[in-house]
Amino acid sequence: MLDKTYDPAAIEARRYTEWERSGAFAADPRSLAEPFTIMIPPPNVTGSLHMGHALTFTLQDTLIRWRRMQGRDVLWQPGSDHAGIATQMVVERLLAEEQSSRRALGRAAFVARVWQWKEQSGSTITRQLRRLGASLDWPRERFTMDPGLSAAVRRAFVTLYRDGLIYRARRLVNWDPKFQSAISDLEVESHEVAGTLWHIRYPIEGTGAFVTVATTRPETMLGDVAVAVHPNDERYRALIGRHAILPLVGRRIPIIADAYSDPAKGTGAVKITPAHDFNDFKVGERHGFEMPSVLDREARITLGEIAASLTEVPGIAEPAFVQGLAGEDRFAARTAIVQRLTALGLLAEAEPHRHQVPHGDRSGVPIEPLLTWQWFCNAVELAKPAIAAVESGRTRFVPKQWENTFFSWMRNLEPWCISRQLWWGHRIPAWYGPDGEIFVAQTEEEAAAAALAERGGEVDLRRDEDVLDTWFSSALWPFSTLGWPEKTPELARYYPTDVLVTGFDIIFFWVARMMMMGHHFMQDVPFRTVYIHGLVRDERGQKMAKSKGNIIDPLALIDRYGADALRFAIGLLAGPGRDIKLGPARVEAARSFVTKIWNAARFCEMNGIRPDPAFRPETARLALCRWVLDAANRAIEEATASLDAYRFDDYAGACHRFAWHVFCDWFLELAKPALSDADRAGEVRAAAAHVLGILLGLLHPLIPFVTEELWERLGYGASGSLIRAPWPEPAALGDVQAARVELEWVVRLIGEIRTVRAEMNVPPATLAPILFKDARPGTLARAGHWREAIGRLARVSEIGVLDGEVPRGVAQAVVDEATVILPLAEIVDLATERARLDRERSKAAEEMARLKRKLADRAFVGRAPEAVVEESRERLAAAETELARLEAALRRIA
RNA sequence: GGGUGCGUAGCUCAGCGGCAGAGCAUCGCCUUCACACGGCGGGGGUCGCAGGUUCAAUCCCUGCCGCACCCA
Repeated sequence: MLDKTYDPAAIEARRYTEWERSGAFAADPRSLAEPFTIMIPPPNVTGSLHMGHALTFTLQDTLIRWRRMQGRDVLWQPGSDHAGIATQMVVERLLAEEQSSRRALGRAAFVARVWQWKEQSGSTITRQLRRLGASLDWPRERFTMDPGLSAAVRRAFVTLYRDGLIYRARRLVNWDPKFQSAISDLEVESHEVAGTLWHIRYPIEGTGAFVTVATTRPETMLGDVAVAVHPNDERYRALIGRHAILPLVGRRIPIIADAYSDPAKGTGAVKITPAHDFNDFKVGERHGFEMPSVLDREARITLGEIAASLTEVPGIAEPAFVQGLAGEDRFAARTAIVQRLTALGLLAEAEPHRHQVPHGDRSGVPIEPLLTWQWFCNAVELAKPAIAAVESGRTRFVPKQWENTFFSWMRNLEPWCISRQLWWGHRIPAWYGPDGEIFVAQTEEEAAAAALAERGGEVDLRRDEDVLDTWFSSALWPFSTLGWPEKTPELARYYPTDVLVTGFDIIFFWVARMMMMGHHFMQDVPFRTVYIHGLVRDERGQKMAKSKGNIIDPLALIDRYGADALRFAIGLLAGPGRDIKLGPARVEAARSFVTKIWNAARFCEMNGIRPDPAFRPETARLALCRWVLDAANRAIEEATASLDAYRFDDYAGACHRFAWHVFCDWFLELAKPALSDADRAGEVRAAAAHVLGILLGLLHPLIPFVTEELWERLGYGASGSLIRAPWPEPAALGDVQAARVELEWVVRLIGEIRTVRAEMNVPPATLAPILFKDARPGTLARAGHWREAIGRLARVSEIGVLDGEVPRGVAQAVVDEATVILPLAEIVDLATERARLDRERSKAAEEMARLKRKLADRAFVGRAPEAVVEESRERLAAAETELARLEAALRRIA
């Protein structure tokens, strides 16, 4: 027999192992069934399961299990990415603890060390996904650094290079001085910083006058090449074409007109440092300026490119001072320069200034724009087919409004810097000859062969030191995991995939880049639908963050409430386009639901309700059975339609309502008398078992553990077989109108009696008779038929008919044409009953008046659709009848 | 500054032209033979504000106020 409460810990691990061992999660490329594929956006190999993962994987697993039950050949592809910077950081931190470092180890040993770490710790998240119940096809697990996926990366790089879509260039990039690597725009976060706007006086050559420029970064002035003013700025018009002397440095720089200068900002005159500012870089390009760098890879002052221009100018420029700055950190240099300018009387003002400063999202240090040689991918070109695919609907976003986010990003792309100055990652397959010629090839042999052919002799080749952005390999994920560039059966069968499920914060990272690469290499979209879900927040709507200390660990919730409870809570809250506020209270409520299902099954077990394979729903005769089977049909339709529309909240809600408020609250309660009645028990048991089976099936995608356990324990199928059972289908019941009308009446009658008794404060232990007045014969027959259920659920001792006068001291309720009398002489307080009836009467009167007013409005009757007018007429008639009966009831006790 | 989304019961949210709903919380009654992680019943809303369209607006349109997020 089932225990009184469900204990998730006792069964979850066992059930999961059983599924996994039996191959229940496996895709079958030889199957004749239609495939259904989801690629998980590969989590970071350094990661551990957080609430965001719990959300996204619960939703994906729900879709996967549902489609699997629908008979699709399901592929849910697991794996992780190698997370270049993050992983390198983790291992470098370990080395630091051992008083070692990446450089001390050397590249080969360091990479070996990372692999060693990956083997030991890299599978944390995949273990944790099993706790959540995620039915991923584990034998197909992939890692972006696997040999196959690495070959795909090389092939993609070489192809794009030959297509002219990858090139090497010296450009300004976001440089992270801590990692000493370029990083992508997306890895840069702006933080508002309380800084200073320094106003610096630049002497104007040959005048004795000054032009004052404002800057937040005085240390970059060493690399200034011009001062820009707005062409329409009257204050400065006369200066255009003259030259300024760069303080400290002594270089002569032009004063130019450029609309980039904003007259309203600072002094209206702006210094131009093309090698250390993205906007200044553009100005420099426009005017053909030199672009001297004055900061090195560690963001320390370097003078190599300006040494020749250092010129002594008394009281203005001091080459010795500048030379003393070499090797200083950028912030130390800033302080020194400001001090020196102050001493020279060239600092006009130091104005407190809040401004946005770009920071590396992982290193946390301010980003330094730096001119370096990097590899770039022509994202603008690659984006075109991806944009067209969304425009044409070949890839569809759900909810649709995220297409705007996608478009606005995709239509404003910059070249994508794909090289990283790291050691952990896919090393760029480019080799350089002695004169810097570039040979891009998949292997060193090919590069050597190309060099030989071109040069006509052996040459020494040096491989590029850099690795590729992790996202370059992630972008290939939807096809590289399926074996590309080989033509595998998997690739032919599962690409394009059906849906990508992810959060909006990842649209740019995965969605956009997978679409670019998918189109270029597979000539088709990587996924037909992109389902975007919200973020998980805490109960108060705060974003979860370590710094806020409001992180909720999904594994702790699973330990405490069970994986099903966590999953159900997530499903119920996962409405479209909304963030999810999740706290323990939600999961606790979800656990109550899981327990409720458990107890409903326990009741069935105790009452001999076992699945009957011979039962055909369409042959059911009893109104109770036909009614619950009909309700089950509608629950199936609602659940299916909701999942089709990615409405996980509606799906969970429909199952919850049907299971709890229809099946448990009414069906099982009404079935209790029938279970001891030989004439009815057989059909009721069979129908109950049938409907419970439907419920287990409908709920399995969201709460797989408890449903699988009950499926076996109650005899629906072999151990571990629910995961493969067919998704419930509605039964052909024919005309169910009579059953619906009958059961609705029973529910309403019991409800009315319960309300009256509760308001009269009649304790449930007190049984009391009811008498029908003015009831039609059909109503009386029905009451007789349901007398046991009515007696039990409405605490009624006896059902009678009242022909004559209504005695004093009774309570009354109106149900359709009949008045139900509750003779509770010794209990009923007449004043209380009068007040209660009067409230009812007011409500009915109000409703009646409202409808009368509406129907008296000629505009309404004339212009509203006939059906709406007719409905109002019917409602008015009903309200009038009810009002009349309530007034009669009131007169009786006046 | 540009964009997106959201303001509906104490809380979390659904509904989005024709009777304002759910869950949780709250209050009352109940240890009724599946379940107190339960049962039954009740109370609680100028649907952010102001206009407009319409026979009819929580729903559509405009403006405003407030909140959140994304991009500069």
